[in-house]
Parts: sequence; structure tokens; C-alpha cells
Amino acid sequence: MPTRTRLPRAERERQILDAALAVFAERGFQNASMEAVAERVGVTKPVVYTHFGSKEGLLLACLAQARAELLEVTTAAAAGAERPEETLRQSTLAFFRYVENRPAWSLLCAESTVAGEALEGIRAQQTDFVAGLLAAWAPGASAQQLTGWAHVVVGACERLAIWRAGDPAVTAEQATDYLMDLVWTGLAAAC
Amino acid sequence: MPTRTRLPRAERERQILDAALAVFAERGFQNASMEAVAERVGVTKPVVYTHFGSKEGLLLACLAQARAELLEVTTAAAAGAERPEETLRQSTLAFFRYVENRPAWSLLCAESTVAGEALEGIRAQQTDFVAGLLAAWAPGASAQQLTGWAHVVVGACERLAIWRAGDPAVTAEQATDYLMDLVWTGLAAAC
DNA sequence: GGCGATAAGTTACTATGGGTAACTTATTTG
DNA sequence: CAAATAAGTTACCCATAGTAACTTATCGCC
Repeated sequence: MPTRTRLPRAERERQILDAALAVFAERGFQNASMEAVAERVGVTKPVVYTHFGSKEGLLLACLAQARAELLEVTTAAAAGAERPEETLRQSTLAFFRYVENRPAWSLLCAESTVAGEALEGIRAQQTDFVAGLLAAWAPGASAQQLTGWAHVVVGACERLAIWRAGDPAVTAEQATDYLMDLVWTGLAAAC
Repeated sequence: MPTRTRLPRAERERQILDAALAVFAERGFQNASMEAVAERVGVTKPVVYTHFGSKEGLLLACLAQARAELLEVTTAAAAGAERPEETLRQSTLAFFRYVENRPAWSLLCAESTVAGEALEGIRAQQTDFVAGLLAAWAPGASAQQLTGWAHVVVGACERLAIWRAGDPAVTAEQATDYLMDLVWTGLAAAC
């Protein structure tokens, strides 16, 4: 039996993808070197390049996989429910479960950049600010509940802001309305 | 009047900070070189390093400024309101206005990383998915409204997931509850 | 006004890591 | 079993983050 030293294309690609995922998750995308990915596979750098073209390409391949899985998981969860409320609840739950079982992805999202840490600090600041507001209105709520709600508000605002940046037709007032539409009624009930 | 060729520390720092902000916004943090920042100021690279230590340090200084401004702006807006609903509405509006008047920041947030673009793609996918759900429940809503609400849900989920990653005591069910607490009541009203 | 001392700046370099060109060899196929 | 092909390697280039050693404008002081 010849000790196979050269693998067929598809198999090597899988190996490299797995290795890349591990290395990126471990050291962060910026700090991960292509050399490290290659070494983990037991191969030299140009091999990785012939398969994925660039460091960016390698990351894209990783994310494409996650993207497909995520859509599949949430769609399946939604299909299993009947009433609208259950549909939203189940697909949301499926999202959280997907992310928690693939630590690599959440790591990638949270700190893939040097800016990431600093931005997290800003988000934390705004989350504290919102939680402070909420605390005054809903004295009965637990600290965890307040923090969770604050994260909802801050996350929603960030996405809305980025949406607006790419589509200036959306005014600041409209963005605010959309946030308030969804969030305020529930908040009023809790107060 | 001697043409000042050497500036005092504080003044140079301001210049560099402004230049860095412009360069980072223009080319993205990763693709921006320290050389480019220095050149824009009309100075050589080591000068930038003596003031801010590293590329990361320079970015941190930029973000620290934004962070302080953002807190100030939202706090002031909140203080100007009386009823809870107005407080949340006004501070949210202040946030959107702050971001829109400082394009540099939103740029920094949205694409500071190579991963950013790919992640935006995943978010767009999930936003479409949620907007699709909502469309079925609220036939009267405009497309923009549906998209805005979907962004609220997706943004909230992302933040909650990252919160959970850093605090495993929060279960997937709890995170889902916090999202539903705020979002569902408002959604039910719109359906 | 001239004269150190100090801090602002420059030149010229190293090191790291993304990316590639040219070459070598295992594996497959006729 | 040879020729073709695809898998890999070596050895490099180049951009850019970061630094050490040197130079000089500016300021405070007599």
C-alpha cells in the first residue's frame, strides 16, 4: 500500500477548509498566517493558494459554508411552526443554537478585526446607557433581562444605521420609527 | 515669521488623528498604510509611531474620540425628553444623526475588515429571510417598513448571540425571550 | 544675541507575511 | 511502461508594520 502523499483536489480542499476554520478561530483572521494554515494541513503555502487563491478567498469559502448552513437551519425551524409567533420564536432559537454549536463563527464575527475590540467597547458603552434608561422604567426587571433588552436595542440600531448608510433614502426619522414600532410596544407592556 | 517646520506635540497629534480618520475611512483600515497617514500630514512614518505607538493604537485613538462623542450626544438627547417613550425615541434619533454626519465612523464599522463584506452578505441573507416571514403576516406594510423591521430583528439577534458567547449563563431560550419580549408585541399590533 | 539642552524629525534599516514563478515528482491513463 | 497531468516544493518578490541611530529646529537661560 503506497503511503499516499498527494491527495485529490476535493479532499485537500476539505482539509484546508477545516484547518483554516480552526486557525482563524484560534488566532483571529488578521493574526492567522497562511503559513500556519498550510502547516496544520502538513503542506506548503502555495498549495493553499492554488486551491483558494488568496487569504480573502479562503475566508470567503469558510463563510460561504456557514451562510448556507445558517439559512438551512433557520428555514427548517420556521417551516416546523404554525402560528406566526412560533415561527419567529423557533427560527430565532435555531439561530442561537447554530451559533453556539459552532464557536468558530461567533469568534470570527466578534473579533475578526483589530477594530473589533474597540468597537465592542463602544457597543458596551451604549448597551449600558440603554440598560440604564430601561432600569428606571422597569424596576421589576432582572439585571439580565435589562441587559438582554439593551442588546436588542443596540444591535437593532447598529444594523439600521448601516442599512441607512447604504440607502440614503431612509431617513433618520424612519429608522427611528422602525425601531420604535417593534420595540416600544413590548417595552410599554413591561413598564 | 519663521516658517514653523516643527510643531508642538498636541498640535501634531490632532493633525495625525484627523489624517488617520480620513485615510481609514477612504481606504478601509486594513488597506490604509501608516505611510499614507504620515504623508497626508506631510511628515515621515516614525513621527506617527512616536505619537501613537502602533497602527492599532492610532485606530484606538480615533475610536476613543468617537466613543466619547457618541455617549455625549445620546445622553444629551435623552436628558432633553420627559416621558420614557420620548427619551428612547430622541436618543435613538440622536444616534442615527451622529452616525450620518460622520461618514467615517459608519465606514469604519461596516467594512473595517475583509471578513466584513462576507458577513454583510450573511446578514443580508438573514434579513431577506426575516422580511419574507414578516411580509406574510403584515400584508399592509411597505417594503421599506418590512426591511427596516427585519434589520431590527437581525441586528438584535447578532448582538444577543455575541453577548451569549461571552456569558454562557445566558441560555438560547432566554436570549430568544428577550428578543420576543420587545419585538413580538409590536409585531402583533402590526399584523 | 548667542549657547546648550531637549524634543521633533529624518534616513535607513529589519522582519513578517501575502503572493508567485519556476521547477520537481507522484499518480493516472493509454 | 512511458507520456501526460496534476500535486507539491523551493526560492523568491514586495508591501508595509515597526525601530535604531542620527540630525536639527526650537526654546529657555544667561
